[in-house]
Amino acid sequence: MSKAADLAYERIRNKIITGAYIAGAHLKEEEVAEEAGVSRTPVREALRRLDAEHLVKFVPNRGAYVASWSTADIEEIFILRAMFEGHAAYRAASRITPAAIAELEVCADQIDAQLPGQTEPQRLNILAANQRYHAIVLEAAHSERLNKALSWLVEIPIILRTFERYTERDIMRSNHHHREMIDAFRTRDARWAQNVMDTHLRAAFRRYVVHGNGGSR
Amino acid sequence: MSKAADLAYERIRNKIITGAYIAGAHLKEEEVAEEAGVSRTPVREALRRLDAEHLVKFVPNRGAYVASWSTADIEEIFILRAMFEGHAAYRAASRITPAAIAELEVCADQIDAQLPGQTEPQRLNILAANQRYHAIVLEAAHSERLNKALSWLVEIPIILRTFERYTERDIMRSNHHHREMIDAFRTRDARWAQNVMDTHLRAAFRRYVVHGNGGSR
DNA sequence: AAGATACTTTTTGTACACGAATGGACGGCG
DNA sequence: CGCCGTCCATTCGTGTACAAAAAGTATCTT
Repeated sequence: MSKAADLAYERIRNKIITGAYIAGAHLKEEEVAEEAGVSRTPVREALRRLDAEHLVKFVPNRGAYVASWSTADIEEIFILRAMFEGHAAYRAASRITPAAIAELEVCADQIDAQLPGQTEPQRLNILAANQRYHAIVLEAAHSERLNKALSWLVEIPIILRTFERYTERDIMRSNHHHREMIDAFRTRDARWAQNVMDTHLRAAFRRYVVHGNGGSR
Repeated sequence: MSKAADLAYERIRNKIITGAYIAGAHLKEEEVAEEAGVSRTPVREALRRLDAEHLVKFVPNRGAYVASWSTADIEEIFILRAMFEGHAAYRAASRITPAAIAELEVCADQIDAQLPGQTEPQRLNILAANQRYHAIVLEAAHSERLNKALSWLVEIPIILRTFERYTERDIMRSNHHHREMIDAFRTRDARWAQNVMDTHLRAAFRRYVVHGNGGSR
């Protein structure tokens, strides 16, 4: 791909996801360009892409602002994500390879292995393994369309931070879902896989909501 | 919005949807810029947006090509669209205003009124009324997210051309769905509305498939 | 004659500069 | 003292020029 535009894209995206750019902040093209070490042109392109992914919001003659979400937005996002990833699991059931299933199992094992301690690096490992798990399922669904559609539902700061609220028990249940889904894949039961995924995400949503929202917007 | 970029966007989009730019064609920035009467910069932006909507496809150092779809793609698109618009109908059921319902009824009436003749302008009127109907439902769902998500599922040349295969009987059934959905909205039965919409789109998909595909890709 | 290589051409990618629009501040007027 | 209009600064929007990358072509070599 093109060098500068992708560089800018990655940098901005990271800063948004990690929270270095806070929600609602005004991303001035020149400023961002300097930080990324490129000119305004590729920055504009990157911002446009992020706009398409809903990570930033454009106001006509005033530029880009990093997106913020209301509680209603979050609910909508979770529902859509459950629909999409449920569908992805459905498709994956008939397409996933034994190798990919083995990888899923590795992820589940890693999560269990990191469970007892609850130190910060352990939690990061769990988060990473979880994301890998979902990425593998999505990959196995074999639909570029689903992939792109989900990219702007999954990588949202607030959702990523949902994990912070997970207790050890929540993680155990979550990983139980992971393993059940693997069984569904093994038996090629698409509907089973879909329902487990839906349950999985609905549980995540409730964990988010029950604590009250982060108070955004 | 910005003038030139949106102009370019609209023009290119129209040419793709109407078929003036055929699938797989290489959209050279300079060429397109001249046709739209603007410079390359806004054209680039427009192409990027169309890429996000899957109407064109980017190859790294070779520019934009208008997208083409395999039969499997089309099936996937219809399924996703049924999911999305079904969800839109579900949300709309609890949010739609009496005024919007009245508008839906107008659309349905117009379709019936244009039915007998089957001349070309009549069919175009029916197509327009149908699109308006779906737009109203989407609008009533009150989710910017759904709106954007559907934009790259609905306005696809091949899908638009599905209508060309509709017989008078197909149109009657389609409009029957429309009216049933209105009843569902009136009674605020979200699940009913969702199911009717799903049925509606599934029928459309079968009409598309039963004729064999257009042979693209 | 066929293949490979270097060159030319075409097209994209990036930088920069100028013009346009918007928001905020200052000052005048009621 | 408060409100409204004008001016100014900042930032986006667009056009243009230049650099880099790839495809196509012609020539040279084997």
